[in-house]
Amino acid sequence: MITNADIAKMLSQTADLLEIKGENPFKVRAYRNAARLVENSSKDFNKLVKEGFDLTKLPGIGNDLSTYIKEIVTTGKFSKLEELKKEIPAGLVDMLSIEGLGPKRIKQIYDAFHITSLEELKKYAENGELAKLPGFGPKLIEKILKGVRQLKKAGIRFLWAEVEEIAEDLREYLLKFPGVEIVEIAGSYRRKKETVGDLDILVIAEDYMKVSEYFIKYPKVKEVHSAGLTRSTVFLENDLQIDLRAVSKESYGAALHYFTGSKAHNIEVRKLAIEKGLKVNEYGVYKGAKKIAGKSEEEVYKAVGLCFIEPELRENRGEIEACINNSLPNLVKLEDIKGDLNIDESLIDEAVKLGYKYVGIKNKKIKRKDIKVFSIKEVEVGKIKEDKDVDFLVGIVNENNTLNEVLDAIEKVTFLRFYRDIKAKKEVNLDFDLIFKEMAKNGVILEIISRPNNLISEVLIKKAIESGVKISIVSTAKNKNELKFIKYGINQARRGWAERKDIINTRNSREIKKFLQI
DNA sequence: GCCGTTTTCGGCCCGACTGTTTTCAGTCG
Repeated sequence: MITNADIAKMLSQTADLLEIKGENPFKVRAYRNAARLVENSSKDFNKLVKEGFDLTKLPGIGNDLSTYIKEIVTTGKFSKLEELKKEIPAGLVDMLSIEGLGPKRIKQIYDAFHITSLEELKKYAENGELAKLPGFGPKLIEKILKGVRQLKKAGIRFLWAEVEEIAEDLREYLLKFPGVEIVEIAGSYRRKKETVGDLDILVIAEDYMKVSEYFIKYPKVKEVHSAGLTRSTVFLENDLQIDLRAVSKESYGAALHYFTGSKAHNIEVRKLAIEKGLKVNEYGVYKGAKKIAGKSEEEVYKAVGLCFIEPELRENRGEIEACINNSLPNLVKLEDIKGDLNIDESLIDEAVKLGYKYVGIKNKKIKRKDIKVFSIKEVEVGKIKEDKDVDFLVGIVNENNTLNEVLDAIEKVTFLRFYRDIKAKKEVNLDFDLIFKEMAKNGVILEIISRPNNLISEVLIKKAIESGVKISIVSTAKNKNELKFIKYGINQARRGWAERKDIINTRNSREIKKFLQI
C-alpha cells in the first residue's frame, strides 16, 4: 500500500530532478509544496483517492498534481518521475547535498563535462578542469571538495532532547556579553520538533553588530562557516550547526517570528500580508515604507489580521485557518499533568514529591495513602492473555504486527502503544484511520512514550485526537532523571494539537478511575 | 505548476552572505 510518505517522496524527488533540469523554480516549488502537504496531512491520500475526493480542493493542488497523485496511488508509480530518472543521472541529485552546489551550478558542471558521479566531480575539482568554468573560483572549488568528503554527514539531525543542554549553555554564554538583553533559541528548537537540524539563535543587544564576533569565539566552535554583522554560522565539535542572528530591540517580534518558522508557515503569513497590502520581513511589518509592527510576535500576527499562534503549531497544517475560524486549540501544558501511568516501582516517592496524584507501575498491586498506585501490564499485541491481577493492560504494537492483530487487541486492552525508533527510522505502518476509529469506539487510549527517541509522530497524535481517541503521556521512567521525560511527551502532544481535555493524565485520580471504569 | 471578484496571464516571500565579479548570481534559510 502506498503511504502519504511514499507519495511525498516521489513528488519531492521529482522536484529535485526538475530543479537540476533547470525548470521554472516556481514549478519546482509547486511540487515541493504538494509533497509537504501530503506528508503533513492527517488524511490518508490512498483513501482520499479511493473515495473519489476532489484533490484540487486542497491548497496548492491543481489539475496536474491531482492527476499525478492519483496515478501514484493507483499504480504505485509516477511515470513522469521515471522519465526524469532516465534523463538525469542519480549522481547529480547527490550533488545537491553538497554545500555551495545548487541546481544552477550542477547543471553548469553537467553541461560542460557530463560528470555523473561524486567521484568524477572530485577528479575534475582536483585536476583544475572545474576551475575553468565561469564563477568557479578557488574558494568554491575548495568548498566542493570539502563537500564531497563530508557528504555523508549532510542531513544529520539531532533529537530535540540531545541539543537541549548545548542550547541552554549557548544561551548563558551569549547573555554574558555586555549589552545583550535577550537570547532566544528560535527555529525548530522553539517549535519543539522531535529532531532539529541546527540551532537558530536570536540575540537582541544594544550593540548588536558586535555580538557576532563574540559568538564565533564560543569554546565548542569547531569551524566558522560564515560571519557577518547580523548573521553568522558555525559548526560545533559534534557537527551541530548554529546560526546566529542579531537584531535591534525594535525588530524583536518580527525577527523571532521569522526565525522560528517554519518556512511554510512564514510563507502563508506573508501571503496574508500581501493580500492586505503589507510586507513582512525579519525587521517588521511594513505598509509602504512605514513600519507598523515588529516589537512583539503578537503585534506581527495582529498586523496581518491573525491571533497569536503557538510555535509548536507553526507548520502550515491548518493553524492559520484555525486562527481565522477562531478554532485554535488551547494546548496542554506541563503543569496540567497530574500523574504518570508508567514508572518504575522505586520512583513512587519521587512521584509524590512532584505532586502527582497517581502513578502506574508494572505487574504489582500496591496500596498507599499519599498516592494512588495503579497496576499495569505491558503485553505484545498478538500474544495477549487476560490478566485479572492488574488494573490495565498496555498493548504494544511493533513493526511486525498485522492490522488484524491490532484490531483484535483493541477489544482486550486499555492502552495501545505504537513502537517507533526515530533515529533508526523505524515505525509502525498500518491503517491508522481504521485503528483510531476502532480505538475511539472501544475507548482504548493512545499512549505517548516520552522517551525522546520513541515519541510517536505528531501527525498521528493529531489524527488520533481528530478521531476522538484519548491520550496518556507516560515517562516509562527507570530512574529519577527519566521522570522529567514527560516534558518531551508534552512537547509532542502540543505539536499534535492536544488540549488538556485530550490527555487523560491531566485528570485527578477519581476522574481517571471513573473514566477507565475501575 | 498554482492561482485569481481589480487579473485566465503574469505573478509567485524575502533578505544575508559568499565568492566572484567590477555590479551580481547563486545559495541558503
